[in-house]
Amino acid sequence: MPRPSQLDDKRRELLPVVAGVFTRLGYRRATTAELSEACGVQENILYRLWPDKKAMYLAAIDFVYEFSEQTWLRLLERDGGGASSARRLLEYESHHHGEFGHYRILFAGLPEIDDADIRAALRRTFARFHRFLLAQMLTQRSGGGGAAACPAELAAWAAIGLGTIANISRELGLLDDAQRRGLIEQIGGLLLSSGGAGRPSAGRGRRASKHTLT
Amino acid sequence: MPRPSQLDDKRRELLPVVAGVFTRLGYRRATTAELSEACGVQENILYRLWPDKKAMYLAAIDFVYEFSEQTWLRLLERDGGGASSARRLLEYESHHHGEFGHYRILFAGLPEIDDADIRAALRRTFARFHRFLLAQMLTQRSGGGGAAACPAELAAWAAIGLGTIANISRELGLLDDAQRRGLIEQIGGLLLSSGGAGRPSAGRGRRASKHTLT
DNA sequence: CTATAGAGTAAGTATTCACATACAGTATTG
DNA sequence: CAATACTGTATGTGAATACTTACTCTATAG
Repeated sequence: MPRPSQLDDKRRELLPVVAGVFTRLGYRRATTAELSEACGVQENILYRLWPDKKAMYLAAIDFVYEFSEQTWLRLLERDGGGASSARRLLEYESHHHGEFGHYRILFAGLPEIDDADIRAALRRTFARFHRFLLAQMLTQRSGGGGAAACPAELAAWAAIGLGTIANISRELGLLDDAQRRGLIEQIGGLLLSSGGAGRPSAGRGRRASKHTLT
Repeated sequence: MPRPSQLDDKRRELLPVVAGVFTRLGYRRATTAELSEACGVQENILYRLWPDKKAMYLAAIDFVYEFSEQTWLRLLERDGGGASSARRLLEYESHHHGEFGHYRILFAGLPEIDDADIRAALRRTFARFHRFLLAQMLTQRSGGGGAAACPAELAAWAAIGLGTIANISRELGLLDDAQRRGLIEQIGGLLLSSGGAGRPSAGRGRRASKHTLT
């Protein structure tokens, strides 16, 4: 028999490089020539690892979440000095949110959203972020007694929106580092204390749902 | 003298059509052939109205804000039954946010953000949205007495983030209409009562700024 | 050693697309 | 009317680029 396949290893090795190019150039402007050059291989090699450019991009999308999750899990493994996981994540993100720019990979997918594969990959990625954040917010709840109130799920979505606008404002130079930090800290704290905790969300939620129809 | 130029009229007439194509296809995939066909003219005509495809896109970006602003101003001109402008906008948006899909034009610009012109246009657009929302949130303040507290500006950014994630969740089918409505109502209400009003933001803001460094 | 198939190199290609050119029609002013 | 510049049509083109093909080299199994 001939030598065993090293395709899986090679994929793992090159994926961060590929993701880096998509981060820098987006989906359309990342040419296969650029991708292969950054990887230090010929284009052909990339086509043996992935069937086409779209597959490379789909792999990069998954990479975005997995990279974030790894970072967060590593953070939570460390000693937290008593603060809740959600608070520690918030603290961390207020200083490091978006520092690798991987969110650009997701931004690049939004204009391609009518492609079923890209849509599915983005959907999965946002859903995973939501699931992770929601879990963190729920563990911060007082006892864990009360049934899963609707607001926590919404607060988790709002937190993703907060991160998104923080990234956009970074890209556009609309907020500097300190302002972005304040944005994440203050609004993030607001979301945590309203959506995560059972206590204050009752009165506050009642007032906010003045217009609720359902 | 020959006939007077109708270029301005033509631009105004075709801009919504052009914006519609960019809404549907984004920046890269909107070909000049598609644009001209949608406008019912030859490509050449578009090149007499705008110097290149990018200029057409830049015009579409400005169109996004101006269209929204017109809609909102028309809404606020109507009788509001005593509710504050901010509340009425929130009510309206909870039902109609993103219904024209124009936000896709902005999404399409994010991967092109290293182009100085596109970046400037996006920056201007987001800044205009922020200015408008902030003004609405500030008019809702109790007397108008207290100095412009920092949280109101942040709350306005968070509101834009809320709208952004609402649009993303719409695109990805992550939230249905009712869920998106709840998201905008509840989190929007939270932002209004925290960032806009002087009263509750004091205690709440103090608590949220536990991590504030500056 | 040698046969096999994976790993790597170097071209080519078909297509798409932004933009250009060349030309015909028409409305307005003196 | 007649001259002018605007309005419109048809076709061309050169560059970019995703993907292919043909080929060589190399490591492993028997």
